[in-house]
Amino acid sequence: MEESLPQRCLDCLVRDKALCGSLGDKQLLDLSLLGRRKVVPKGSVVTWEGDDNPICANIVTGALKLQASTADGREQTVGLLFSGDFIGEPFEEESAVTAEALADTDLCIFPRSGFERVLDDQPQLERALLERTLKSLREARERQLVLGRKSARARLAWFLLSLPRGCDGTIDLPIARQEIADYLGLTIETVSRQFTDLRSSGVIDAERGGRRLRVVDVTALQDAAE
Amino acid sequence: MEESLPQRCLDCLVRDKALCGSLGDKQLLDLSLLGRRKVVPKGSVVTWEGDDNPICANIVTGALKLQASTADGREQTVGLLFSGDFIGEPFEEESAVTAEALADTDLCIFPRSGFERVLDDQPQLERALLERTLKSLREARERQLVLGRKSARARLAWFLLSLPRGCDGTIDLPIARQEIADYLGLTIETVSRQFTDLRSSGVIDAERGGRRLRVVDVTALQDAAE
DNA sequence: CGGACGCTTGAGATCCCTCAAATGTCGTGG
DNA sequence: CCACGACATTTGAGGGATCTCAAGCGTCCG
Repeated sequence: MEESLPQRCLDCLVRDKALCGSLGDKQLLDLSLLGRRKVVPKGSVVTWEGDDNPICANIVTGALKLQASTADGREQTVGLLFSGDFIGEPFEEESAVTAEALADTDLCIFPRSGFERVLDDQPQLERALLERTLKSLREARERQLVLGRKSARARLAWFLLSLPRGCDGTIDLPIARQEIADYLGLTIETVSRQFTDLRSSGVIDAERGGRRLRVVDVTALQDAAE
Repeated sequence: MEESLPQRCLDCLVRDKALCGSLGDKQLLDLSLLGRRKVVPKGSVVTWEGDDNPICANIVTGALKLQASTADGREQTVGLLFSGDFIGEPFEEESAVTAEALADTDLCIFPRSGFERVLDDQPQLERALLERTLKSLREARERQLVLGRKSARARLAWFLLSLPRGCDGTIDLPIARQEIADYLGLTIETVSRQFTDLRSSGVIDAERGGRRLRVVDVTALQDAAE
């Protein structure tokens, strides 16, 4: 009788989108034995900066932010992760960032040491992780440009353009104003003022304080992002 | 008669420090056949942002900066690379950054496609590249914190602390004031003023305008870096 | 000697932050 | 159904850090 994948893998919503998509059914077996599903509630912390780094995980549903902070408590979000994304730092004893759930988040968690052993055995998994890491690095470099050189207006426009946009231009903001501020290296007040400016200049259409907006003038938004 | 490594590999100054250090003599053979040494003069560009991405390379001696730029020409240095570091973006058709030599730089260059084939065959090489990429990502995240949340003073202090320091506290700056400014998301004037302030408050000792300085009070510099 | 270059210094402007208060929304409980 | 508080967001006023523009200084090199 052949061993088979657990039901959670067969049913997995992100089987193809996540790292696992690089593996066939047989190859996935080892990894599947390590994984366990866990829902972490909004606001809870998955890994703490400077602490042990015991896990890696795939995000099934939900969202996480990766935070770095200064000694006096200012925070900078250094990455946003969504459904299908991978979180974790293989080969590192200590976590370099704090990972916090932005919403109730369903994770498929692997012990880091076990995950590393599967990397040893499954070159396709390692390749997929390498490609994802390279992509994360490119994105982190782009954010350095944004944080180092762009105005508040341009940062917000850049952020809005990075979000999935419906065909009618609708955007559902995945995060609150304060979290946008933490991501863009600004204060919440500045973010709010920039929203107001974009609204009153007709670039976007939105309710005051709302999480849903519509991009009216994409070209103007793209210009603003410079 | 056995094939053997080319003389440039046998003599290589960074054989152990660079990516190649992950490979034994036999395993290095394939890669060594691809590599060729090239000295690129200070100021010349190795890859252009948005252009073809034909090469990967190890830095033997010298230094490179990785630049991203806005449409209107403002520049942000998103990485500094030195002897032993790897440069290149495997699996990418288009380069995301401009790589420019900060000094006359001796590279060991591989065609990207050939390098990718060796990655397919040499798991140790791929592992070493993965670990380096993860390290670069951590560093890029730390720079996001610096760029998003730290004052000019703290940025410069952080930069100085990141440089190799002799036992008497001596630092030889590898780059000019303008390049420091590009790296720290500041202007050259602000960088210069911060140097002056650090000097007049006795934290560092340096000649006006000089490339060599001495850290007098490490603790004060560490405090300033917050 | 003269010019180019890199760095520093100064003055003023600007953008964003800080502090403070008002507004709006939502859920809870009376 | 309404009062209330908690919370997120907006708005306002003022200040400060950094940028911009301009000039000066020192060194190196032809």
